[in-house]
Amino acid sequence: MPGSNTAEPTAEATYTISELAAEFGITARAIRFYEDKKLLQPERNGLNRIFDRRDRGRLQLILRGKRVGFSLSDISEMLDLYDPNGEGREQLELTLAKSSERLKVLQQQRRDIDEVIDELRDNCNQISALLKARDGA
Amino acid sequence: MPGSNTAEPTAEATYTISELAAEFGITARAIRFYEDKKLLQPERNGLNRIFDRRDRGRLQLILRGKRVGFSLSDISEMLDLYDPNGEGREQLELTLAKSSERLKVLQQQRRDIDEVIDELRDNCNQISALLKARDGA
DNA sequence: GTCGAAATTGACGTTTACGTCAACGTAAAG
DNA sequence: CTTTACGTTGACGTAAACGTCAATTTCGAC
Repeated sequence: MPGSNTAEPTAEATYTISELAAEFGITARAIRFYEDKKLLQPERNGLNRIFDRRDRGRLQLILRGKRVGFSLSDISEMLDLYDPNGEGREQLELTLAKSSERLKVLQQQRRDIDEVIDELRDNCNQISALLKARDGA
Repeated sequence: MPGSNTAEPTAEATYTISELAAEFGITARAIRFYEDKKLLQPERNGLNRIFDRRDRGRLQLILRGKRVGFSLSDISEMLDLYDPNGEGREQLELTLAKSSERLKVLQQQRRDIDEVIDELRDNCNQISALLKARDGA
């Protein structure tokens, strides 16, 4: 049980693969797949993977990215954007450029979603009206 | 050229497959694929497909659905929601139920997008700050 | 130590959403 | 009438994102 630690003061919270899988409602296979694709790089205890809070956070970001329709390679790029991987000035500027590209896509997506929501709502209202009209008849 | 009509008063605007493909920046193959999947049902002139405004509208909806990350079968369901296919009361209520399910998903997606946008913005600001700090040094 | 639950690494299968030929039809232009 | 451009139907290929075995390994419990 990697969640309960006995004899260490500020032991880093850690998780097994199936703990994370259960928490996020995905399979262990998926998590291993994300590691294959370098989206996660958990520690190892021998062969066994050990995930820490940072890994867990990245997993959250991955799943949120998926929910908004991004591919894993999209998500990989976005995760890189959050990292201080690039020290150099050019690296930072490139990251900034890529980020604003992403932002543009995201904002378009926001508009699209709003439109779809509006249309669906209108449709619901029309159907409701239709049903109410029938109640009267 | 199906767009230019010579001798008919209110001729329905029609489109060829490649016209639509060009307009929306997709391939004819994709459009045929959507037809295979019953997302579109254009008329035929012999073998040739003839698309009208309604088909064009559905195509727009399809592509918007894709941009927000929906699968074609998701989109198919949503298109059905917009249709007066179900006359019966039960059909209408079922459509209503499905619609509100979709709405829930869409609203979650909206929240997700907003969060991702916020995070990405924060990140941009931090990088900008970093760069400005370096300008001073 | 040993037994079962959980974890690991291949490796192949599957679904989605098209891409990419191949082989053919057809309508307008010269 | 031939060329040319566009359109058609198969049929096979492919990348992404895992699912699903199979064959070990490992680890806490007894």
